[in-house]
Amino acid sequence: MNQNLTEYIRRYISISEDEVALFQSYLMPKTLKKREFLLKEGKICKSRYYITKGCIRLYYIDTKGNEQIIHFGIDNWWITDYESLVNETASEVYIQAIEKTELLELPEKSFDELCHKLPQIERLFRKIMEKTYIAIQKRVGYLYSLTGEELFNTFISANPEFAQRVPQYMIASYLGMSPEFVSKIKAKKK
Amino acid sequence: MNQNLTEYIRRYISISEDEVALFQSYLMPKTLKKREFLLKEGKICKSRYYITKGCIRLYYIDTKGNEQIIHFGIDNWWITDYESLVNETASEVYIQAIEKTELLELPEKSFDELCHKLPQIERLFRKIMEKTYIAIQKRVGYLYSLTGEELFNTFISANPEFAQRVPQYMIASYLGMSPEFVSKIKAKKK
DNA sequence: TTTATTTCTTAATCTTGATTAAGATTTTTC
DNA sequence: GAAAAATCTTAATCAAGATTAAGAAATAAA
Repeated sequence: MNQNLTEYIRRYISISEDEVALFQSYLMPKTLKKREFLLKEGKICKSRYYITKGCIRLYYIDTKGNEQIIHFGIDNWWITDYESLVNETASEVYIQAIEKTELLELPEKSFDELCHKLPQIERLFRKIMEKTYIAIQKRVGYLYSLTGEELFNTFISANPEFAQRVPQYMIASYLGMSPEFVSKIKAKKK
Repeated sequence: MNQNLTEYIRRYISISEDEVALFQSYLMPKTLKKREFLLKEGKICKSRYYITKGCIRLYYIDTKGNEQIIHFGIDNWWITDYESLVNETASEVYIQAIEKTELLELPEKSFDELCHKLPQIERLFRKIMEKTYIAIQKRVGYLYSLTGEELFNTFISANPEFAQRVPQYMIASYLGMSPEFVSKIKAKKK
């Protein structure tokens, strides 16, 4: 686990062993059972979470009462509700484990402290945020220019492991289409 | 101009007059005529740009040959192609002035230097990135749960100045709908 | 101030993908 | 291993919004 995290960090910034150790001392391990919640609507999100192993979904309930998945998180991703965390407002989303998941929790207070002690950590998170933004911008591009069928096939080729780990109706929700339509696409492919 | 920028920065971080002056010394003023390009497909993006006054669009040409607007930039927004900037790869997008626009250019080399001298600048950009991410995530939520008509009306109420400054067919593109459909929505409202 | 270019509108037709509903299958839980 | 819960499939009907095409209006340029 430690080794994974160190490697992950060093993809973004240069940092000494001691500094990684300091960073780690702020992280609190946490385990979620399948279907357990990390955050529920109405609560204020106070931490960032690094997924060491498992799978998470972030979703909200739309005006029609449907669960709308905004995104997934898997191994080596950070997940949090930035809106609630940054503005310190009640969250509008749910964060829930899709399978048994192991996390490292970084409370926002610790994060702020850490950034003052180690400016590289601020750099790390700035860079992660840029990558995350690039990913979501790319997704918006796809949403606009691909048909539902192209969207689904592109997603599955790019993330083959998801088809195994995540129920189909959740992938449908993430891609903004009905589960019945996904069934139709799959039937067509045979 | 200076005053604006100082105020803008102080919304995110605490910083002294001298430090703001140092930051400003790295910024290069630039003016774009209407329809002039800041970046074209194939070029590598090397700077971040702060819009002091004007209006910009970032778009790409999709597989069907249509211009797809990813987002707009107006007064007091940073704009750049993060994908090209961060990965140092050829850009897939165009950044173009919709009206006469004044910018401050921050070359990425200067930015890196600056972040080492003033860690608060790294914090500033980390926080801006988080806000930008919150905005785009919210937009994805809207894209999924609103109908085209709701999407258009929500956008116009939230950004009334855009209806004045930006041609309707560009708003249609930004919202992922045809210009004809926007005409239909408007006709209905009367 | 006339011409050229951009932008917007209307209307008919067509397509993608939603909705509804019912049953089948798979996975969990007791 | 039986019952309950979660997930997936199929098919018929329907609606939102795209496409096509043509003309009108507004802006910009000469």
